[in-house]
Amino acid sequence: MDKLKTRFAPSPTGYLHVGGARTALFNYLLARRTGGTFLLRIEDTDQARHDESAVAKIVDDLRWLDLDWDEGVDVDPGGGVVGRGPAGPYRQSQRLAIYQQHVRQLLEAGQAYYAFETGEELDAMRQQARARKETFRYPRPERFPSRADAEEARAAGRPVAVRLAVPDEDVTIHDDAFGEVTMPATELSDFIIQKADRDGQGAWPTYHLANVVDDAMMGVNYICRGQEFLGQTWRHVVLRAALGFDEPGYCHLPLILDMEGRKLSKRDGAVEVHTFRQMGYLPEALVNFIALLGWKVGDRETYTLDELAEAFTTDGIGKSNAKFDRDKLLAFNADAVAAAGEDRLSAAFADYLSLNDEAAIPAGDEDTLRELLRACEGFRTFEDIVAKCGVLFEPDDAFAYDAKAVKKVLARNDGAGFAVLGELRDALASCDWSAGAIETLIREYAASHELGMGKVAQPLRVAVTGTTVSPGIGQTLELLGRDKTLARIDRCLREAGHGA
RNA sequence: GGCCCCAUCGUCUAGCCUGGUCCAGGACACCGGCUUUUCAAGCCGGCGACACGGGUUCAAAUCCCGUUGGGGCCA
Repeated sequence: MDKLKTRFAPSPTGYLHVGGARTALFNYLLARRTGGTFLLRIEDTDQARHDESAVAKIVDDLRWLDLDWDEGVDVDPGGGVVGRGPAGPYRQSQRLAIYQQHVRQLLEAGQAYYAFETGEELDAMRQQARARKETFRYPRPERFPSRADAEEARAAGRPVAVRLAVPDEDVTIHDDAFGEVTMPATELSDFIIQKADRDGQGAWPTYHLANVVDDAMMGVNYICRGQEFLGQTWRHVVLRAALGFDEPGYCHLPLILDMEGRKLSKRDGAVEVHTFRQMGYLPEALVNFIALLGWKVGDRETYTLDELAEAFTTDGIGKSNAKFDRDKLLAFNADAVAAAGEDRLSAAFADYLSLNDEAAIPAGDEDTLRELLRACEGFRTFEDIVAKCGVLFEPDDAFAYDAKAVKKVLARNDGAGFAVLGELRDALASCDWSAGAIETLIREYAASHELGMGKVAQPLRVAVTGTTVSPGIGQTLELLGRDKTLARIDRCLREAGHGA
């Protein structure tokens, strides 16, 4: 297989989106699989939507996913954005002169021409085309305006854009996912490659021109991106031909939709990689899940990143759009958690806690983190651990008692639960403090009183956590420590038991 | 509106290219049960789909045409 040079070329508008993450992943896999190169470029030619802080965010999320790139934009330890590699700069805003030069070349060759319409005029033309039930096609002038004409128009306050003279031929795209897709010549139009210079700072290229020029100059020979670009690819094919660039391979990916079949939006839940990180997901679960959105081989579902890099080919890419099912992602995360070793989990857990400092659990205490991990075996996200064990780290007199739990477990049957608490308190005050010893103590107590474990463990659990849910009772108490356990039992007897 | 693309369980999909082995397989979700110190996890079982209509063929989820539906681009 040929070595592929692929790229991920996001616009810096915010955090990395799961759709973008999948595009990045597939490009990464293609490069790894073929022993090629993966490049990161920032496409910031849309000044209006530009968010400078987004570059670092995207880099950070890509790193978290473990999708490393060989060349392109990066962030140095000090937080500055830098470029790495021989084909820089890797930010389009720093390459304007390059685009202008290519536009000039096309202009001189008669393959592009100046156009002076305003936005309003163009809108009117589009509306007319629509009224005729036709695709809008820009009416190419018989004779292309000269440079002098352009100057004159500029002086008269008209916008001066540059359009490509598109050959009157059908364009067929050879796509590795969708096959041959032909755009009829009658649907093609002379499109803008350089926008009007609005502020005298120099003319900016359109997305199409910058994208095509960069891919060619950076040696990208395989383009894998979302299907929303398929309908635009003819522009790139035509532009490349005009510029004399080689044809790259193409592979468009089916879209990722929300559960309603609409474009994935923030409205219906998390869509950003960073959000999942913050919600306690593992990157390998996200990677595994996202890989399966539009790609699959046989019935296999579980892959590590390395396994994906080995197994990934464009043959497995489907054509129909996929819905982003968070329930399934959750299940994948649970599997990834079960498969991860404790070292991996404790590091990831610490990362999670550092992003959630309101969680009460100290991120720095690795021994405690490991104990929590063990105590909560079977958890699905780190959020589960906080929900289950967070109360153990709160002040003994601050957490709330759930009224229903108190009633059901402690007060019922004339306060049988309180009675158990009172008897166990003293035994607990003097036994060995380990999960095993505590559990043995409780088990023996239960047996000697002919009670089920539930009748003993639950009152204790409610007394020390205020709820009916926590890790195994022995582990819960061990984690808490003897002093806090006794303090909480006392508080419970004093406060909650008051009315019993 | 024009053009392009897509169409298997609620969801992700396998199968489709090379028609019969498919009264359609897996996973998630859901429902029921087991596991009784809770929750999560785990184990066992269940429900559940070839969008519709025409062809082609001895035979179609698989090939062809149309319809409908969905998505994308033009914006």
